[in-house]
Amino acid sequence: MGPVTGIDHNDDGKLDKSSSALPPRKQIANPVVYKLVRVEGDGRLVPATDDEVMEVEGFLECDNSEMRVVADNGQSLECISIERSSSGKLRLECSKGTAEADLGKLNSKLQYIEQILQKVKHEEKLRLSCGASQFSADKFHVMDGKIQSDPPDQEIPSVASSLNCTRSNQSGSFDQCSRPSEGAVESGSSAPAVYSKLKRDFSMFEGEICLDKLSIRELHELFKVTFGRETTVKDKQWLKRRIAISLTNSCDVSATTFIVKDNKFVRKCEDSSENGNAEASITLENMPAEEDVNFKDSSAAEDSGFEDNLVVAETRLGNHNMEHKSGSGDHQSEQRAAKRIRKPTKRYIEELSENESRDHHPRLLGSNKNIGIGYTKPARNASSEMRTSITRLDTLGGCCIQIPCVSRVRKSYPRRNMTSLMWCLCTAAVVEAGYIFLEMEAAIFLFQIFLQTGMGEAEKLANRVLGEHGLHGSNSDNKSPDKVLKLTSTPGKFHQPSAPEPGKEQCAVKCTIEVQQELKPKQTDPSSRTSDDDITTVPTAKGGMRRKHHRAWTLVEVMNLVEGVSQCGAGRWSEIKRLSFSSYSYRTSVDLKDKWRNLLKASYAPADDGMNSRKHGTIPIPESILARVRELAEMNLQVPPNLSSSKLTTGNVLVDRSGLL
DNA sequence: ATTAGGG
DNA sequence: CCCTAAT
Repeated sequence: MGPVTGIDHNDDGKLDKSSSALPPRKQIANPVVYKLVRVEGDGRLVPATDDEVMEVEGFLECDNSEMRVVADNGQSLECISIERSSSGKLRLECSKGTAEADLGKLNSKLQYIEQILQKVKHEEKLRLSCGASQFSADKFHVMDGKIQSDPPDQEIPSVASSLNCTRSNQSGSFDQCSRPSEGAVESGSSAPAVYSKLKRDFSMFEGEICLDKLSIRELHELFKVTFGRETTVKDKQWLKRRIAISLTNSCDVSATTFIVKDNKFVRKCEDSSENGNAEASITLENMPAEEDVNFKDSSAAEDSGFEDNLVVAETRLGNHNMEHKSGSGDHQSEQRAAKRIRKPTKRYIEELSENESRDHHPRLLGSNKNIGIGYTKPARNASSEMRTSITRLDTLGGCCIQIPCVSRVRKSYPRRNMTSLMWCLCTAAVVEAGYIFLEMEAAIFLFQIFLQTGMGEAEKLANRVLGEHGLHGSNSDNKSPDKVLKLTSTPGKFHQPSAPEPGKEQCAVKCTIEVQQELKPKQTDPSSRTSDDDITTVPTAKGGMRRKHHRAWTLVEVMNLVEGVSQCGAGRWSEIKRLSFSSYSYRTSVDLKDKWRNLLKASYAPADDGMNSRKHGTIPIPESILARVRELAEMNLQVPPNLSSSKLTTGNVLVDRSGLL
């Protein structure tokens, strides 16, 4: 955890460079003091080591030249700490400020924000129709304009005072704020006034600190400056939060959420809420590398793709509306805002996606569509009470592959590129309780291979993946219970009814090859485990127990079936089940029979073109498989399943052909 | 208990 | 997939 650094150096002491390098704008009564500290995981601040100081030093230097943000800040603030969290983000905190510094700080901040806004603007242009993007843009310009109007120095002091706070700890309590100077915030409309207000905004931005000390009126001023409109809200808390958040958001360059947040920056915040405000911490990603920041931002935005776009659009509309409302809207948001407590940034995305999945949010499906894979509605596992996991049944190559909903993951990496495909493939499949969980990309990848090279390759690939885990269905003759899956795709959780519900399924399938701690216990023996629980049974009127939801057939399952038939011959379902489906307890011999029947039907049905969509929404069964099915069927005809003979004959010939296993 | 078929 | 009749 590397709570790495907090910067805290003395102007005269360690880092004179940054401070001296920049010409003092004004005479500073109080020397600027920097202190480098390390922020521990628990939030404690510990004096930084020399190394860390050095490191930061470089950072600041860089900043000075490239991005004045940090540097300027540093200068302007008496105490500024930059902590780098484990995530690698830098957090800017300011404790004390001096009058003179403010100007510089403001400007730099502004520039920074400006860049971001421009970036956003640009991106928006690309994606949204012209009209939409104007808002933020306008907003920005306004702000910019204000900033530009060079403010008289006089105002500064007041600001400085407002900034004059000390942050006691990371938790964010800034108790010792000095009272902002009275006149500081003039409601006056004069340029100076505006400027001061603006400044104040940013000071807040630095660390929502001093807001507490501001009067409601002052807060209103800030609000006005920040949002470009008046507010009638009297709730101090709310005002403070609003302001702080807007500023904060404007500065958060971190993830895909940025755009949205930015939009809210001024608007969404107002209206509602849900979002972005979550992260209140000011996180600046690697300030020094301005380019990087931008780049990342943009890429992230693009990656976010579909869903995010929608969000943006929505936000937009909402904003417009809000803009014209005044009081009522604010009050509403006020209420909501009051309840809301900033959520940790890191969790933001997760929560979002969580909600999406919970709500069966359409967008989720939309994203799937983008991938061009047939899908079925997200299906909830039978015993929903027991487990919250949601599974998406995707049909692949005519066979269904159960894929855990991975909305979360989706947001974290580019939708489709070979890298990710491969990556996912690595992380891919896990057979759990007879189920195969494939990451979407992995599935696609397999399928593509399937289409291109036919069964063989895909099969091999799949088998290899499965085989590595000793989970292959056909040889399922029973892997030792301790077979530990190495590729994790957090599978177990999804279809493990019996398994202790982990709470929420972690979709993040990283290519991490790690031992499955979680799986171990549960998956000891698939067959045994699944036998009872996985089959969600439901009492029927008659009193019998009847299976509930269908279990989509996996590509692998189908392959196994075919293989089994080729070996044992059609009709010997129990035998086949024993050989090839021992691990799939939920597939009964009858199921196998039924499936085979279906396969046959499919194989004889209108000779479909390669990309037939037998059933819209589902991906056709690969011709290679169908062909094989046909073949087997014919063989069966020729050699009526007289247990004795058919077995051998069919088996040998066909096996070779498939080249499976 | 398994199969074959219809629904 | 379920249900059942037929083995």
